[in-house]
Amino acid sequence: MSPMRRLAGSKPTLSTVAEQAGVSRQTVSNALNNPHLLRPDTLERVRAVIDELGYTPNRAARQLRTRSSHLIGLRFEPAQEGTSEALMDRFVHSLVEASDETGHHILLFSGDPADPLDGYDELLRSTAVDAFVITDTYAGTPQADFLKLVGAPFVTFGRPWEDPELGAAAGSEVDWAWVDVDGRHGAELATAHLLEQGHERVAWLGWEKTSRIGQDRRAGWRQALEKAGVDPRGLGSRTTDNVDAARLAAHEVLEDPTVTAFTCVSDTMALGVLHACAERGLTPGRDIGVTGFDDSVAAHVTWPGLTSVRQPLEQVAREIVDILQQVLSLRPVEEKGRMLQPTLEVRRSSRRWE
Amino acid sequence: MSPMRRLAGSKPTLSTVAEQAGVSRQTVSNALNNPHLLRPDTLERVRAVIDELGYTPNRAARQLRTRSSHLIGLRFEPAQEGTSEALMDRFVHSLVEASDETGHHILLFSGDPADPLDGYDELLRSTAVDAFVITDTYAGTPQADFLKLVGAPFVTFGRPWEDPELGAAAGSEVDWAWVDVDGRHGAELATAHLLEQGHERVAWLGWEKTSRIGQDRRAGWRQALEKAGVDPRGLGSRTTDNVDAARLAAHEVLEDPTVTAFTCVSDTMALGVLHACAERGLTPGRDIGVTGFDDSVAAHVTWPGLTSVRQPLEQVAREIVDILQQVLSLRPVEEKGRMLQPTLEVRRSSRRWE
DNA sequence: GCCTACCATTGGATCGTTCAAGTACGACGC
DNA sequence: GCGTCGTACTTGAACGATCCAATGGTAGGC
Repeated sequence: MSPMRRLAGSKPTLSTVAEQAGVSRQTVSNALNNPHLLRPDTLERVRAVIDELGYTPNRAARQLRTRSSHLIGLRFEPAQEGTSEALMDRFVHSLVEASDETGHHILLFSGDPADPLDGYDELLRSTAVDAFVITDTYAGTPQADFLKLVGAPFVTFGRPWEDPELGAAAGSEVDWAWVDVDGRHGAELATAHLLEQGHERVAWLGWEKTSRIGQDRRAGWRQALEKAGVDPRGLGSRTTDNVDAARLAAHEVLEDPTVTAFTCVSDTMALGVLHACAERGLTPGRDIGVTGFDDSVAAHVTWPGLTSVRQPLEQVAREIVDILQQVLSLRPVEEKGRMLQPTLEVRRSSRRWE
Repeated sequence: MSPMRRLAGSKPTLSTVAEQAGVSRQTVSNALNNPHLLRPDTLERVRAVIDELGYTPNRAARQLRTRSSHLIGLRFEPAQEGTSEALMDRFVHSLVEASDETGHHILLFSGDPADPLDGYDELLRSTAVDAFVITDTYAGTPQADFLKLVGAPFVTFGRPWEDPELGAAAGSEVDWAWVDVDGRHGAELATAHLLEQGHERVAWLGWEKTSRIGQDRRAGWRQALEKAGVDPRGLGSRTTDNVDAARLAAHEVLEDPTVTAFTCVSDTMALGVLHACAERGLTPGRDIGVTGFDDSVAAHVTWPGLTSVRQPLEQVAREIVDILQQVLSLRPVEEKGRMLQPTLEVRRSSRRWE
C-alpha cells in the first residue's frame, strides 16, 4: 500500500475488509490467524483486499479480547557507575531485535530507584505487558520473587545466586527461567591468555567480597593460575568499581616488581590499571599485560586497545526471547537456566607488540 | 494493597468496583478521570474500594475506547560506529523517566536497517503508539517527512537541516517540532577554552564535509579562532569517525610543530588524537590540548581524562516530552524548535597539570 | 436418494472501558 | 404550583477484535 492511502479516510477495520471482500468478519480474522481454514481462492481474495486497504489489526481490540499485549516490560535503570552502560545498550538493542522477530515489542518503564519493585505491579494489573525481562539479579532479586509470587511470566538475565545465609536447601527453591554468561570461564580465559603470553605472576583486581559476580570471576582467575602451577596467594586485591580507586590499587600492587600482568573484574578497573601504568611509564602490552571485562566501547577506543572478555549479548537476548515464547505459550520450559560462554577480545594491552 | 491480594482471584474490573461501592460503572470511571463530578463522600467511598481491591484500569479497553495508548514509539537503532552509543543510552533513559511522569511509556521497536521507514507504518496503523520520537535527523529525515505526510504526531531530537539543494525557500516548508543542542556553540566553547589555556594554533579534526552536524560544529571552532584573531586556514582536517583514522590524521597535522591543540568533532576522534600523542611521547594537557564531543564514558575513563562538550540530554528529554504533550492534546505548540546549550566538561587533556 | 460427516462460513456475544443521552431530585424564580 | 436549571448519578451503545455455537453446502457411503 502506498502511504498516501492513509490520507483518504479513516482506518479500515475487520468489517470494512469483510464487506469489501464479500465475506464475514470471522473469515477475515481467520485469513490472518488461521489461514489454513480458508479455501485458497477465498484466502487470496481476502488478502488482496487487506493489502489494498492497508489494513492492520487494531492492537487494543485484539489485546482486549485475547488478553495479550505482545509487549515485554523492561525496567530501564539509570546507567550504573562504570562502563556497564554501554553493555546495557548493546543488550537492549539485541533484545529489541530478537523480540521483534516474534512479534513482540519492548516496553521501557522506570521506577523509584529506592524501590526495586516500583512499576512492575501497575503494568501487570493494567495488563499492559505479557511478561518481564529482569536484568539486575546481582543484588538479590526482589523483582523475581515478587513476579513469581503473583504468577507473572518473566526471564532474568543473570542466574539466581543462592543466598549463602539460607544455605543450599533454600537455594534449590530459587528456580525460574534465566540466561547468564559464565563469568568464571571468562576470567579463566583472560588469565590463561596472559599466562600464554609469558606472564607468570598475574594479579587479580576485583570488586569487594560481597559481589557474587565478582567472586565468581575471581574463581576463574584462581583456577587458571592453579592449572599453571602458580600460587595465587598475595596476588589478589579488591576495591570499588571506579577508575581512580583501581588506579591507586594498581600502584600498590606494582610495588611488587614480580607482578607483570593484571586480570581485572571490569573494564573500569582495567582502565584504572592503564592509568597507573601511564603514570609509571610502563607501556601496556610490552611491559605489562592487562585484561578487562565486558568489552565496553572504552576498551576498544582507549590507547593502546584493551583486551577484554566479551559477553555474547546478542545470543543472550535470543535465548531470553526463546524462553519467553515457551513460557507465554504455557509450554514447559526445556531448560530452566542457560549458561552461555563469553569470548576474549584480544587487543594490544595484553599482547606483545611493536 | 498487599501483593497477596492478587492471588485471591481474577482481576477486578470497573463493574466489580462499582458493585462493591454501590454505584454504577460510569461513576467509578469518573472517580478516576473526572473526580470533580462526584460528591466528596461518594468519591471517598469509591476510592476506598479501588484501593482495597487493588483495581487498575485495563489499558487495552481504555486504549480501544479512547484511541490513545499512552505509548511513545522509538526506533532503537544498532549503536552507531563510534562512541555515540553511550549517548543514546543516556538519552533513552532520560526519555523514559520524563515520559513516565506524564503517564507515558516508551515502546522500542526495530526495523530493517536499509529502510529508515520500516516499522513506523505498522505501529501507526495498528494504533499501538500515540506518537514517535525520532533521534537520527542527521542523514536527511525520511521518517519525519513520512510521519508529517500521514499526520502522525512526532518530535525529533535534532533540528531539520535544510537541504542545500533546495535552497532557503524550500527550507521554510520544513517545519515540525524539534529539540536540538547547539553544537556550534559547543565547539566554540571548547576552542575558546583551549585558547584561554595559552594555545594559539588550535587545529580542527572533523567529519567529512557531507555531515551537516559536523559542518555546524566546525563553524563554532572557526568563529572562536576568528574572535581571537587566529587565522584558521590550514588548521582544519577531516576524516571518518573512527579512532584509527583520527590517529593517522592527527599524526599528519602534528608534522606542523606550531599546532599545540585540537578541537575534535567527537570523542572518538579525540581518542585517536590521544593515541597519536601517546605514540609521539606527547603528554596531553602538558604538551598538547585536546577536546572531544559528547562526553561519552570513554571520555572520563580514558587517561588522562578527556575534556569534552556535554549535551544536556536530560533536559532534551524533558523538552521533548513537554512538546509531545502539547501536540497530543492538540494544543498549538508554543515554539516549534527549541535549542539547548551544551556545557564543557573540563578534564586533564586540555588543562595544564602536574 | 437419504443420512452422516466434514468443511467453510456466519451472526451473536464478549473483553473492559468511555461516550452520549437520560433519569431523579432538590433549589430557585415568577 | 409549574417550569427551568443544575447536580449527582445511571443506562445503553460503541470501540474492534476474537470466541463460540450454529448454519449452509458439498462429498462420500450404502
